[in-house]
Amino acid sequence: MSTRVTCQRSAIGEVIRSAPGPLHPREILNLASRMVPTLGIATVYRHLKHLRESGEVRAVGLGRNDVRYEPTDRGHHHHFLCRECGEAFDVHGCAGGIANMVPPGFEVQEHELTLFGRCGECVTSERTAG
Amino acid sequence: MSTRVTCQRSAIGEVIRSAPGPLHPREILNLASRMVPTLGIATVYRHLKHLRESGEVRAVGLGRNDVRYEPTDRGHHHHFLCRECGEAFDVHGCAGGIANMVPPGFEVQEHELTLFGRCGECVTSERTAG
DNA sequence: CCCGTAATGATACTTGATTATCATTTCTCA
DNA sequence: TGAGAAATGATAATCAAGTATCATTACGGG
Repeated sequence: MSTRVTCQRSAIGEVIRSAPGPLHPREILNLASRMVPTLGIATVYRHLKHLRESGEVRAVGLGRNDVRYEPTDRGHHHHFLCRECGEAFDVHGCAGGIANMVPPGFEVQEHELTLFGRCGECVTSERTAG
Repeated sequence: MSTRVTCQRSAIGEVIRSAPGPLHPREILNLASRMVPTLGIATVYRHLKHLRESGEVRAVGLGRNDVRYEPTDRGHHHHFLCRECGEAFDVHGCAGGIANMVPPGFEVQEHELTLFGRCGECVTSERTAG
């Protein structure tokens, strides 16, 4: 058998599934460590690799040098990246009029939209007003 | 004087300015090497650093693990990344309705849109029909 | 045209992300 | 329950991007 059910595996899956947006490997480690304190980063990468190969998870790049992982079953959506706390959130809905942005002859297959700003929590704890 | 006009400097600037979209350091090296065959990658990075610090050039990230450099004076635009040849192109025009994609309480400062597909040249040299 | 200094290029180094290794642990099924 | 194999965790290895070093080259003012 090649896929045993271990607590590490289920913790990592659970963390990715319940996140409000794509996660860094480090974030996955931190969150899953609450359930499995001995969890190591190698195991996180191992499962990420399996999950990607099985098509359950995919990598997305927000900004430069920023690779995060998300479940593939969330349908078409985009991302919001909070510049204050660094957390990423899925956003739904999609900007229109994309097809006519490209030069004639180009073929558009997909698009990725990332919004940058401050998330609700960071806006609320308004440090500029403190 | 801290900024001599060398042929390397002008070649690098020229290459970045005349590109149809943001370039990798490697691409900059390759293109500028046509004008200055002895050019080294260290010089490319040195000038990229200066150009970023002086605000003439900025880094953009398209997809995962992909950092490219573009002039800052091109106004608001987005990017198209050809999956076949790997070249990036600026696209003008901008998708609307972005503000109401985010949850209430979030503050949007900027957005980046990347289109993926095949560029005109790759579509024309249609290898699927060959 | 010459000199001093900034720029250059080769390369070693650093850094961070990811992967491989390997001894140990722990599922699973008999 | 016990054996065997897969999974784990610590850490070494790898890899690529970018930076620092340093001897050499080449602008450009005099």
